Amino acid sequence: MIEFTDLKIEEGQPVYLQISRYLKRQIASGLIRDGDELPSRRVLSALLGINPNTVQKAFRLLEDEGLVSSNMGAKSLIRVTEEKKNALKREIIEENIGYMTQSVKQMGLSLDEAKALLEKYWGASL
Amino acid sequence: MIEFTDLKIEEGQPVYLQISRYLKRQIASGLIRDGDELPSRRVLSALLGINPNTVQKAFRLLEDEGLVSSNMGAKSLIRVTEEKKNALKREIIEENIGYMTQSVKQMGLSLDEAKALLEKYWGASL
DNA sequence: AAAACTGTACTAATGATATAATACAGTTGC
DNA sequence: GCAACTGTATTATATCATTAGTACAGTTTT
Repeated sequence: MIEFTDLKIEEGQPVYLQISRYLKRQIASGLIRDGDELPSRRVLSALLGINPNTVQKAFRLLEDEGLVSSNMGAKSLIRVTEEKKNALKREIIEENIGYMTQSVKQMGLSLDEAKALLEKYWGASL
Repeated sequence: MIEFTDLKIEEGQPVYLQISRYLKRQIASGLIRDGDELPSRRVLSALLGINPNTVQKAFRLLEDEGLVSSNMGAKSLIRVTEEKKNALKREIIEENIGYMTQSVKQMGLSLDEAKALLEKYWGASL
């Protein structure tokens, strides 16, 4: 059963996207594997303090992308192959580093300064 | 007059926030300075292909943060001191590197791998 | 078999975002 | 002074995200 212990819902972006992105990252990093059981819509919504419909929307999104399979009455399951996992990983990394690089470069930082900052924040983040 | 040539409005996030974030980045990087004139609400909205009210919302947000001054009938102006500029810069960099670090770390990458990727994308981005 | 769980569907209400159209008051440029 | 531009305000409308409540069909557990 997937725990969702380290998912904190924040403001500023749709909650259903936060949930689906969280699961994608967990899948890409290998912390969640093929066949793993998801908590029910009701249970997860209670855990996160949100509406069951919002969880449903997140799960439905992942189902449409082939990462989750849902069956009437039974628990929903993670569905992921090695290829899908690697594709996800590449996608997420490019998204993050690409965006961050562009932004920091626009701030006028040099590559070395960016590396130094990366090192600094690497130690600070959990 | 500020040009907004390299601002491309995208989906997925509020347009008025994209505008205000763009201006904040330009201010933080020094490309926009104190006293610079903003285009009128009508002109900028036509340029970006959006509604004047949306531009007004973005400008109002910056006005509330003390970065823009608006006067009835006259052009709105950028208002920024050296301290505000440096605070903005720090804020933007921390936001980006912090978020990216957390995400890439969750992917299971090492610090050295992250640095190598940063270097790779540094050359690739414009 | 029955109770408790599961996924799914639907309606209704609210708030944020965005567009459209219009109006008015003040400034600028000729 | 006057036209053309500015900022500002208002009303109406549409869509999306989210919550709330309810209902039903299927599976699991006992």
